[in-house]
This record gives sequence, structure tokens and C-alpha cells, in this order.
Amino acid sequence: MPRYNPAEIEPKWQTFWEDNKTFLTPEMPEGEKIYVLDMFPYPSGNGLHVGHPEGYTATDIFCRYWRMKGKSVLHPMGFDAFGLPAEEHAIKTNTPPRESTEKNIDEFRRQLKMLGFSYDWDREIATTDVDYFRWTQWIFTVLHDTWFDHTEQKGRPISELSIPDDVSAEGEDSVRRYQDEFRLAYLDDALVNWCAKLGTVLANEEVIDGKSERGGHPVTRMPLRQWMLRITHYAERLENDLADVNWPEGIKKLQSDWIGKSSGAEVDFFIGPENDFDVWKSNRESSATKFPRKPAGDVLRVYTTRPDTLFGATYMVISPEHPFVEKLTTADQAEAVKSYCEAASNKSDRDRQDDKKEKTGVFSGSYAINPINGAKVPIWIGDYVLISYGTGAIMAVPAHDIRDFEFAQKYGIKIVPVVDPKNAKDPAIDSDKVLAGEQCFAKHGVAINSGQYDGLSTKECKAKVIADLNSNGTGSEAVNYKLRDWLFSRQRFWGEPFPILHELDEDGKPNGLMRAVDVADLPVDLPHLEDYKPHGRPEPPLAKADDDWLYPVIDGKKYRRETNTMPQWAGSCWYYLRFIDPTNSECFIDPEKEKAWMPVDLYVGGAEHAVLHLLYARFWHKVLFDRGHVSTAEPFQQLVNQGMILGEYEYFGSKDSDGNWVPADQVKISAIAAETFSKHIKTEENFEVIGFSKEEIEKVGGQFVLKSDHSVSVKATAEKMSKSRGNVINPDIVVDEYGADTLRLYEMFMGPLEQTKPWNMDSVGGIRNFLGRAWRMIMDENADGMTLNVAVKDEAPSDEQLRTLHKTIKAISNDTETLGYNTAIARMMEFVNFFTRETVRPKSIMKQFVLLLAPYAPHIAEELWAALGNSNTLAYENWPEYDDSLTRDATIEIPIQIKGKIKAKIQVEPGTSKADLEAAARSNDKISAILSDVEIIKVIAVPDKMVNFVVK
RNA sequence: GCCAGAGUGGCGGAAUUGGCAGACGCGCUGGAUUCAAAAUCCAGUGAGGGCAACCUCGUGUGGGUUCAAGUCCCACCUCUGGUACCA
Repeated sequence: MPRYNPAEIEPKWQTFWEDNKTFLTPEMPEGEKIYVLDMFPYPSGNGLHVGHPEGYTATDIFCRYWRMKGKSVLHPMGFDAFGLPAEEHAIKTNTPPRESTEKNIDEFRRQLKMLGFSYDWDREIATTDVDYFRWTQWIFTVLHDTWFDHTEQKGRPISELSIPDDVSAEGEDSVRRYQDEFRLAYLDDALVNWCAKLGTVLANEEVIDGKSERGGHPVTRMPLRQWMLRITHYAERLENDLADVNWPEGIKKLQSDWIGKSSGAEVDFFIGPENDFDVWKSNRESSATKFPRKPAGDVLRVYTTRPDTLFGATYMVISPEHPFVEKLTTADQAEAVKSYCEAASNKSDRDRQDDKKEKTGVFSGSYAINPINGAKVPIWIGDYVLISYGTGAIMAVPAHDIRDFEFAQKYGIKIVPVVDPKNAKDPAIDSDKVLAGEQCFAKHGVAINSGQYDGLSTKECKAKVIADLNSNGTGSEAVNYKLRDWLFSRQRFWGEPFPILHELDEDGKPNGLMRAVDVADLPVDLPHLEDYKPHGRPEPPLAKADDDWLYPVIDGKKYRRETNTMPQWAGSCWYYLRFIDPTNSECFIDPEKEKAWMPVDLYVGGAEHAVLHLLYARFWHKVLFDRGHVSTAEPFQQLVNQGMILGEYEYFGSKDSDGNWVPADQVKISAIAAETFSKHIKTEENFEVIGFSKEEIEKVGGQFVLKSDHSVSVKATAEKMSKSRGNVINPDIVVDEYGADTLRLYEMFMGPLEQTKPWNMDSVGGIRNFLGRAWRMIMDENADGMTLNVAVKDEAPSDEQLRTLHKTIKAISNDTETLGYNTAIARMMEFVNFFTRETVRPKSIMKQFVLLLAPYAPHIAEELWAALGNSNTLAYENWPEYDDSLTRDATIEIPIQIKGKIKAKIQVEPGTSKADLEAAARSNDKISAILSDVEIIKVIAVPDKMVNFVVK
């Protein structure tokens, strides 16, 4: 095999690694460990996409490098295999989703192996494996068994929850119901999208404008009993512990914003009879508890981040779902309120948000009394206030909140400024207008119209108001989070069944009590179903299971199984733990192994999981940590998000309806059309689009134009790869044509890992050329057998050759450790360019180079390693060491500048002193000629960098 | 609107702490080899000017700091991604 032939050597080495279990990882680390994890893929029917190997190659290089540096490397792969597409397929074909799922996994595995990744395949898991989801269910029972102790800021066993005397007095059932209120996993009514026509519950993405995506049938929102996870209790820790992980700042901020901590105050506005206000207030002040934990019916409690603006609260708004709506509505407003609330309830969350341009509301007819000044303020009902945030009610301060301002203007409500924007730097703020109530000012300033608080800065005023509210019992400091509890159930078949049993009474009806399935009885497998079609009731498909499954009898007691299933997130929340101990049948992970391998040292995946997956996984991890099942507070030490790979550049011109060419900068690609066009782009203006090839265009004056007609301007665009666009690059084809090593190297050479970058097939060929050159540098491609190039000799290297080698080792080592793979590959190219020109290529140096290449292009490296006379894999060879003294050149070039412009270059020894540098510069002919007729003002000489003469 | 990131040759991209802008690759041009082509090897390739040595300009735009700015500061423009009434 004389020529470089990846089609032959790649399968050969893949088989070798598999047969010899080259990448089998020891149960326990030997020496230093490193755990490198990829976000495991959802095995879709489309197979691998070129985006997958980007991250996977990055981690694989890292692993191969550290293996050669002597670390124990854990590098596993698995499949996030529950998911909607498999279920849709099952409904259509009436085959169990497990069948198509396993077929897809087989295809994914084949493709992954084809790329030569050094996974320990013995650790492969799929979230759909019964042996795996057995432990997903077990973790759910842990969540179910845990309550959050706010004093300790920690999850504790439910058995340690102290039960109030009055509850325990009511008996066992009351105690159980009380406990259920505190569990991290709890049942609650949540709204679902119910489509009667399709007979099924739809996900939010499946509902468009209140109609089903499929068929366009009406969708109504109805409450359904569903599982929730109390992630909100962990908000504080999820926020704080971000400080301890090495993640991109942007991702941390995204998570932090999602958690959305804000602080302010809760304030009670009196809504009882007006005359009772004074009595109520003095009662509050004199009571021992002052501000009660739960408000009674005589007050409307609000949350505000600006208690300093309390004097400017000219009205209140409660959400249409607020429990006080009915109570606060007066007879003459009843009709208007009723129709308003009904309209609001029919709107989906999304529709409500779409309406944001125009705020709507209706007056309830009632008033509340502002506790700080006794002012009577009207209470409105408006859907711009969300029931799920804060208390579901607000005090509206139109002068200093843009939403309240818009609302007040629309409905003619009084606007009272209470913050003077005095020294606001924003030129858009007009103080006079603000003070006249004609402009909204939401920033900090100085209190006015606020009685005793006048003149205080916003910050001081806030503190003082809170202190006063505290002492008179009408308010209290409060913290809120945007984060909501996690809706954890899905009305789907293809997911993990909940390990929960509902108790039935004598009539066979659930009595509201439930219990978790015993650990010994796990897993709860999915039942066999005759078909997967919707059954027409607003209930999950598992309700179609036969009675054997649905109604288990334990100790003579009949139960009904929970029929919801878990969301896809469940399996991906803890897979990184199971990889450490994938076949353990005694527990979800051996604690000794967990301690030895955790945390994950490097986690690489797409940014689309920046918030939810990572937040959910961190939450589960913290619960497991609190309950003593894992040893680290955070699961993922370092996180890197790979950038998206776009399709190839496409070039096109546009013609308007009259057939005239439209300048490229006046054309906008339509986002909607981008989902639907195939090969042809659509524009927002619906111009006719004419595609061009790269050869037909050129750039003139910063604009692409048609070569044949410079008056036609051409737009260039690289778009997200998608099937409908027809710009998807299939890794199978790339491997077929160029080889896996080329694909790996190309994806790493495209640019920084984190960056979005367009595919370019020509450049792939360039990488293939580089590997061919590397091959020829060492091998004789004209020979029949595996013969070394005649230039490769057992000779001692020259100084220059040695320097080139050591510089290369240094650069590649540094770049590999920092994931700077694109520049590492550039250094390999320089190395090959250099040695291709050398007529003697010392074998010792060639061997070192092959080791440097190995993590990046392992197949060709193994082949060359063997050709150089080695009989075993190079996967565990020592990574080449460099001698720093050998990386330095004998002389270096120093630029000499006059007034910052380079006029000459001189050669000096590294480390030449300032004075010597200056002297050397002055003695340069050209420089001395220039310096002879000018006045030198200043000389800057930086050793090893440059010399600059500032002259007049 | 808000938040984050990014604008460097024809293209993808290099450039420790401010210190030779354009490494490396693609593309293109020329040459060698060949009957010819492919492949390969060698050389050139930011723009403008000059016969030439060389000169001028040049990192989205406009200012600024500095002996020196792709890098630091201010303002703006464009693109990409995320987000959406969170009081």
C-alpha cells in the first residue's frame, strides 16, 4: 500500500482498537484521573450530522493527549434515547418505539466508530435501557423522599421533617398529606394544551396561534394533575455555586438571568372596609408576628423591587387568575371582569406575550389602602401581571415603571412622580417631563413627593422604607426568582414511568394518598400496548395499559400506577454519573468510584443546552449531594460550548417584480422562508432569487458582483444546515471521500471550537493534502510495500531540525491543553513543510512527529508508527517532551522603528540588553543615515521586541 | 427593546502582557515534471504607486490615550445567537 489510503487503514485500526480493547478504562483511576464528557446525542433517524463530530473530535483529541501524558482517562459515550420522534413513528407504524430507537442507536454507533473516537464502548448506556432508567426512577424516589430545609439550605429526608402537633393529632393520613406538601417532587394542577380533535395533549411547540401544529385543530388549555420538581428551593445555591465552576462567563450569566434573583419587599395593602384601616394598621404594629407569613383575606399582598416608590403607587393590578378576583369585583363591574378573565384564560402564554404592545385591563370596582400614606388606590385586573411571579399582584407606579406608565396612560390613571431624575446622565430623560408625569423614569434618583423620605437617594430610601414597613408590620424584605418549579411530567408513552402508586379507596377511586414504589421493586417497566394512538381522553397513553400493569396489588391493597411519564431531561440529568459505574445492579453508582472519578473535568456540547439541561442536571446533582449520594456540589468543572457549523456559502442576486436587479444590501433573507426553501433562498420582499456559483462572482469595492456584469450585486450567505435547505453535509460521504482523519482534522482546523463557522469542501481537500504530505514525508509512495521514504534515515538531527521539532512540540502541547486545535494543526503543517524540503529526515524526529499527530489523526499516526518499526499501538506512548533551550533561535530579528514606522530589521542574540539593542540599531546603515539629520527626542528599546527612535 | 458574542486579504482564520498585521490552509498566478492531463514539487499572492531600490495606505465607522493600538478608552454602524411584560 504505497499511497496514503484512509479507506484501508482506518477500518483496520478501528478493528485493532476494538479487538484489543485499547481504550478500556480501569474501574478505578490509576494515578491522576481526567473525566472528559461529550453531551450524548439524541439518536435521530437522520443519523450523525457534521456538528456532532466537532465536539466529539475536540474531546477525543484531549483524551488521547492526556492518555499519552499518563493520566487515567474516562471518556464514555451513550444515547439520550427517549424522545418524541420515536413515539410519532410508533403511532404511525404501530411498532414499539424501542424498535426504531434501537435501530437508530445502531446507526449512530456505527458512525461514531467510523470516526475513530477513543470511547470505552463497554460503558455505553442509553437512557432507554431498563437497567438505566431503573436508577432514573430511583433518583425520582430520592427527590420524592426529600424536603428542603431553608434554615440549613439543604435537602433532607422527609422523615426528618418536623410535623406540627395539630397535624399529627389528626392521624397518619394527615401526616402523609402534610409531608406531601414539602416533598421536592409534588403533584399540582398545571395547564396543558389539550386538543380534543387529536385526542391528545400537545407540547407548547406543537401549538401555533391556539391551533394544533398538525391539522390546525383548536387547542384549549386545561388543568391537569402533574408532577412538579421544587427546583426553586435550590435557586439560591444554583446561583451562588456558579462562582465555583470554570464555565464561559456568557453561559454563567445566561443561567443567572434564568434564575433571575431580585430583591425588594412584600407589602400588604388593606382591602377591608375603609374605616377599619387605622385599626388594622395598629393591630399589625402591635402584634408579635407583625408581618404574617401568609396574608389573611383582608389584604392584597404585592411584591416590589422599588419600595422607595410606594408614594407613587396610584393603582394596583392583580392577575386574572388571582384568587381575589371574585372578591374584589363589584356588582357593576362583574360583567366586564368576567368577560375579561375568560378572554385571558383562552389565551396561551405565548399569545399573551404577543399582545405585549398593547396592555389591557379592567377595573374591579374596589379600592385598597396604601399602608405608607393611607391613600385609596383603585384595583385593576390586567394580564400583564403574571400569577406565577411574586404574589400575582402589583402596586403600580406609573411614573417609574414603563409597563405601569403605558397602562396608566391608556386608562387615564393618575401619574405621580416620586423620584427626581436630578443627575440622570441619559440624554433621553427630560427631568421636567418626568416631574410633570409625562415621561417614565425607571432608574435611580432622589425621592420627592414622599413625605418624610423626600431628599433620600433611591438606595437610602429603599432601606428606610423597608425598615419602616418592618417595624409597623405592613411589609417585609423579600427575594424573588424568575425560575419556576419544573413541570416534570409528560402525557407521553416513550419516557420513564414514574415509580409512584396511587392508593385506591373501596370504590376503586384514588384517595389522594400515594407512595413510591419500593427500591426492590424497581424498575417499573413500560407496559405493552396494543397500539400507541391517542385514546381521546385528556390522560396519558399509559392509561391504556391493561389492568395487570395499571392496578398492582401489594399486601392485599390495590393501587393505580402513575400514568404520566418523565420528560426527556430526566435521563440526561445524571448519565455522567452512570458512566462511572454503568453496570452496577446494587446501586446507581458505587460511592468509591464516584469519589475517584467525579467531577467531570471537561464537558463539551452545544450552547442550546446552556440553560435547561445544565440547570436541571445541577439541581439533581445538588439533591443527590445533600442526600449523601455524591461527593461534589457541582457536576461539571469546565464547560465548553462548540460553535455551530453552517452550510457552504451561497451566492445569489435578486430581481424585483419588474425584473430589475436589486442591490444586495437592500435584500433581507426571510426567516420563515428559510425553513421551507430548498436550494433556493427566499427574501422578505419576495424578490425573484437567482443563485450563482463562486466562479461567477468577484468582489469589487467591498461588494460581491457578477463577473459578467458588475452592475449586478450579489448577496453571500452561509446558513444553518437543515434538511429542507438541502445544505446538510453528511459525515458518511466526507469519510468515504476523504477519510475520518481528514474530517476530524478539518473540523478542528476550521477555526476556534467555540465559534460559528461555515463549511467549505475545498478546504477539506486541503487537509487531505496535508495528510498526504505527512505520509510522503515518511513513506515511499512509489514502493510496493510499506517502505520508508529514502530521506528517512537513522541519522542524528541537525541543530535546525532539532529546533524545529522542539518548537513544534512546545506549540502543539500548549495548544492542545487549551483546546487551540486550529493553531496546533497549523504548526504540524509548518513542520511537514519544513521536513519535506529536508533531504535527510532523522527517524527519531519522524517518530516524535507521529506521536504529535496521533491525537488528531489517530489512524494515519498508528499506521506510520507501525511503519517506523513499532509493534504496538501508540495510544499509550509517552507524549514528546520539549527542551525549552532547544526552542530558541540563535538570533532573532528585531524591527527598528523611526517614529513608530519600521525602517529596518537587525539580527541580535535573544536577551540582548536595551543599551546593546540601541547601539546595534544606531549602527545600522539605513538607520544611521536617517538619524544623522534629525533630532532624537526619545529612544524606546524593548529587549527581544523592538527599538523605536522618536525624532523631530 | 434588553442581554451576550463578533466585525482582520477573494475565502476560513493567525497575532502571550499594547511591540514586525495577515501565521497556516483554501483559492488564484507563474514555473518544474508530463506526449498531455491528474497528482506532485517549487515560487508568488492585502491595496495603490514606481523601471527599481522603495514609497503611501491598510484590522467595521468616527474620535481619543500612547513612542507604539487589530489589541486600551468613548461614541456609532452592521451581523450572529439568546430572550421577551418577572414588578
